[in-house]
Amino acid sequence: MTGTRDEEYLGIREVAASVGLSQDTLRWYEREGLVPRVERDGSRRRRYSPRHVGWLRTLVLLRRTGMPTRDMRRFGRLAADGAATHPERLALLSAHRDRLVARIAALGDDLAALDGKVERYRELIAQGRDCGAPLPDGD
Amino acid sequence: MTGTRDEEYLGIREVAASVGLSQDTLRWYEREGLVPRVERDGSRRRRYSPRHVGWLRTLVLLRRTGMPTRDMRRFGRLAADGAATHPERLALLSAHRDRLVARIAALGDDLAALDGKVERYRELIAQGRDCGAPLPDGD
DNA sequence: ACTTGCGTTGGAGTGCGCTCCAGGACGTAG
DNA sequence: CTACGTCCTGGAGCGCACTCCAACGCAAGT
Repeated sequence: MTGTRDEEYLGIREVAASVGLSQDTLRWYEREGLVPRVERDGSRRRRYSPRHVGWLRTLVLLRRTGMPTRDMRRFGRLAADGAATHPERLALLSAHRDRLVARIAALGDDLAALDGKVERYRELIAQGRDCGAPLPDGD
Repeated sequence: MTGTRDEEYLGIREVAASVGLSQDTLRWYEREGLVPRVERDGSRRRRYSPRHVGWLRTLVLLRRTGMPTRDMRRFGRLAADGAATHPERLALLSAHRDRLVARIAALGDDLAALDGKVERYRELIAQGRDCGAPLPDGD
């Protein structure tokens, strides 16, 4: 095959630094089946191929956008089953995408509300302060 | 004072339904000091004032936007200390606001990346499928 | 030969945010 | 009086995503 040039493979330390997961998390992802079994060198040490690293970056993206590891596992298992699972993977991914869009929109609304509250605090302080509340300041 | 009209007070059931937290969570928030002690009726049952409900809605907003309960507790304790803590509360709130802005931006970037992946899957399927990968499909 | 450093494994522990439960008290309907 | 529904309290338990640890293996450096 084309690849398998040893210098392209990375140790766990480098991968951790490069994808932004801890070594422990990398091992945990593997044990949990989010990542296919990683190749080993003569001393049982993990050697990550560039393809593997790419996959890990995808997982980080999914994780960061709120996908539960349970779904990442499903996604990983599908990927291991080859091209036939493309449609199913697409469905998973695009459902996740849609949820993300909704979440971003919701956060946008929440941001507006938060800005309103910040503004009210600024006013309270700018004016004579003391809103006259004996308890948490209402809304 | 003006308020304290009994019909404006709500039981835990109604408050739960109205703010979107479970009764257990409401009780837990109180025990954890996120909410000041709630008034009780003759049978030790909680009666929430409109002000309290407003405060709970604020907590829900903060929670939904990712504020840890630890910070909500700080915020609550400050609020209990009256108007003198307005500046500190403002600082807390606006720091949270800034983090939220950053998070929304980051999610926007992630959404773009995700859209790229979705698009690639669509192409793979539309074309003859099979991307020729013996493993997770790279990036 | 010995130390140092980096990796390995399986399993236990952690922090967060709830969630559930047992045991009990109250008020109302039948 | 009894039964029922709703709420109370304190405390245990849970799901998630890690994170830490002990005990060990291997290889290079001194």
